[in-house]
Amino acid sequence: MNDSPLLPDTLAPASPALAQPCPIRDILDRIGDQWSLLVLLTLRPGTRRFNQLRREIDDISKQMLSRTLKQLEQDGLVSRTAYPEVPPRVEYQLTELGHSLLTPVAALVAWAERHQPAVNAARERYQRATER
Amino acid sequence: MNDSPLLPDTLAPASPALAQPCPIRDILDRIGDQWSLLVLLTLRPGTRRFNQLRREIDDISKQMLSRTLKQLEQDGLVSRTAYPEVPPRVEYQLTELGHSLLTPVAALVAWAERHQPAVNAARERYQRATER
DNA sequence: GGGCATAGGTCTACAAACTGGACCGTGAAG
DNA sequence: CTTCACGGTCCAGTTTGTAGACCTATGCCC
Repeated sequence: MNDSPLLPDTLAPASPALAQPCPIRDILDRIGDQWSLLVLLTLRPGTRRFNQLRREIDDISKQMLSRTLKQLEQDGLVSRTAYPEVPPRVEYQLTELGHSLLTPVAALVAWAERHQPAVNAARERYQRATER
Repeated sequence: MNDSPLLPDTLAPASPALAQPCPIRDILDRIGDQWSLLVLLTLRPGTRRFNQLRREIDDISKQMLSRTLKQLEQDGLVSRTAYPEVPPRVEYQLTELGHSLLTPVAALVAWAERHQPAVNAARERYQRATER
């Protein structure tokens, strides 16, 4: 399937780096799910409770927050502590691993802040170009 | 199709901490959509054609690839060049902005590679803990 | 005692997003 | 003449996410 007689691709063939059983893919799938990064960033300042997170992120549904936290806990990025009190209290905080992830994530956030004007300009340019 | 130029995007109303006028949210929503990062990484070695990308990423649907590329182009991260030949040829490549984004992304990928064992260990630990 | 609030979820309909395959037009290969 | 390939788009069906009701168990107020 991959060898086409006419295909003039003088470029490098498929890179094996991003194939299926690839750790990058695996981790990227986790942190690239829209909410995970946001939850991690929200936990950066310190311990948070469930509804506190929900209020801070604001447009995440209970179910997604619950699911996201479960995954993050599963991946060892967040720790969960439930106190068997009667109005239940559950606290989430970053593990050391979670903190270590925030270093590259912070770089990403810095990029976002820095290049936001460029992105916005590109968007406007694109819109003007496609309008006519 | 009918696109009104005044159509507001689908961002939700007010949110406290990582609120709306927050570029982090905005950019994170783009790069956190599972495919964008993967496409950018695949374009890193050089120019790629549409189906070439599709083959390299392999489990992305045509529609999502098309949509993702359109967004990336819109955000000024990728440039698109269509040659009016008869078997149509369209080439995509990273812009300078796109390349600049890959720096922090590379840091993230490095983290993923480095900490993959820790994450896997955490997953196994979690599974054993919840199984009983 | 009865009613309500509170915290952390889960469950359930419903809506939005994504998928895989058909399809398009044109030219070249078999 | 049929088949294939290019870069998409369109449609139907499946998966994923949402909002909101509901649950448990206690303490507070009246």
